[in-house]
Amino acid sequence: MPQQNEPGIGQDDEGEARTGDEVLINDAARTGDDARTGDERDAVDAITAQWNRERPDLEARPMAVFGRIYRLSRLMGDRMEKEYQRYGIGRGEFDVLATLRRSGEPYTLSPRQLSATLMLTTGGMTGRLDKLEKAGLLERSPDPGDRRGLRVALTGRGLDVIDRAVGSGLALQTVALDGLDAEEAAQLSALLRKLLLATERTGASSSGP
Amino acid sequence: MPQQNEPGIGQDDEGEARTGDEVLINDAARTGDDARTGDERDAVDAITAQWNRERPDLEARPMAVFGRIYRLSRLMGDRMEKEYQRYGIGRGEFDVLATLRRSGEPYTLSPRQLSATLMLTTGGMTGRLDKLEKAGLLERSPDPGDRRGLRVALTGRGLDVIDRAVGSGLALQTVALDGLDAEEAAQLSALLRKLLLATERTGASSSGP
DNA sequence: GCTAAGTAGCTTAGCGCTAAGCTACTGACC
DNA sequence: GGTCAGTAGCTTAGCGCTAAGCTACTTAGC
Repeated sequence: MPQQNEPGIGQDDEGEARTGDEVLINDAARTGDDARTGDERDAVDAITAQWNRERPDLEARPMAVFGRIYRLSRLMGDRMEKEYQRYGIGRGEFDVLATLRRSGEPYTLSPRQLSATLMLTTGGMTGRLDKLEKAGLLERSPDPGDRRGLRVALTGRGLDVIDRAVGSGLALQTVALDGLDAEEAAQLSALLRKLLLATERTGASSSGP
Repeated sequence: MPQQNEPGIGQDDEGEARTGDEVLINDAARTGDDARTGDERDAVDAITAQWNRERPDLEARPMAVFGRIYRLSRLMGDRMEKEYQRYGIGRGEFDVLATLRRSGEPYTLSPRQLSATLMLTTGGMTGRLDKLEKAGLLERSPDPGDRRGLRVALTGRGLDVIDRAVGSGLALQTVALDGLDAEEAAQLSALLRKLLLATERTGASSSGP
């Protein structure tokens, strides 16, 4: 279905590959820093337990945080991709339509604004616009003020599709988040915001050319 | 550099596309549920503010959680990809080596175990193994017990590369997570575990032909 | 005015993935 | 012991992306 690839911690699923892991794995739930709110172990606990056994010199706690972030991103991403297919669009196309929709009337932006917002190269943008235009969900017209540029606008059908799609995508997220109570969800949102800001900051002072 | 695509909330960066958004955006920090720990707004706050203006009928809070998860995943993923390139491998190859490494001595698994663990099709796995074998980081040998199967083992160079790469990848994560104090990090880890388990659970009772 | 640098959008080559189909082999059933 | 569904790994076609290069146009400097 989708097409991904990803970093950090591997994916795990069924049985771990070797014999006698379970003991060590149960150790690790106690070793970890976060044996508090949750009483159930997840796949990431198993992975950090393996790392603790093989490389006890490493402090593996950050891996647990980013490993879960990665897995949640991929899990929900795949799930939403499948949902959007009911409207005949993929995740990439959804993002284009959603950006136009939330920009407000007259639901018009330039390809340049879209590719910058979606962190996409112009080549990738051209492809998405081609597909959406062929599907009749948006229209390209010349920018009257700049003959190099275009303006991309949602059609009536495009507006209809995105308004329904965004609702059912949000529903999926809402169901998943129902596993947390209101206070936990608010706490999680705030902690993620803080981590996001901190992560963006540390990246700025990084490598080179 | 990398090659991605993603769901849900779009990416934002510089200026929002329309005039007079700033007012509404500042509203939204108060409107949100999570104006508590963090005192600074992030890009996701701006996006949910736009949605609140355009579609006040939608409860956009879950979008803030999963939007941040998506952005963090992509941000750190890209950053780690760049780091791994210093060792001559990409994220996909890293994951293969890391899975072998943390399985413990003799650092040997079958392609089937690897592709299941990494949630990859066999075709994708073949490609990764080809590249790693050509680079001399692993070896394929026939499985003595099953003539259909192979066994994939880390070479000495492969063990060396992954042991250094995993350290510097972890260092990047550690730096990013330093934006949170120890208690916040533990809380975040626990909440993410709970959300991951809940999300996996809701997916099970979903669609399907 | 003219030129040079910058910008908008499109095109092409290459990459890594999925999905689907292939051969080779295994193991359970009669 | 012959059959036949199941499994392992590889191959191919197709997709969406990036990176790099293109033309057309705009804007700043002289």
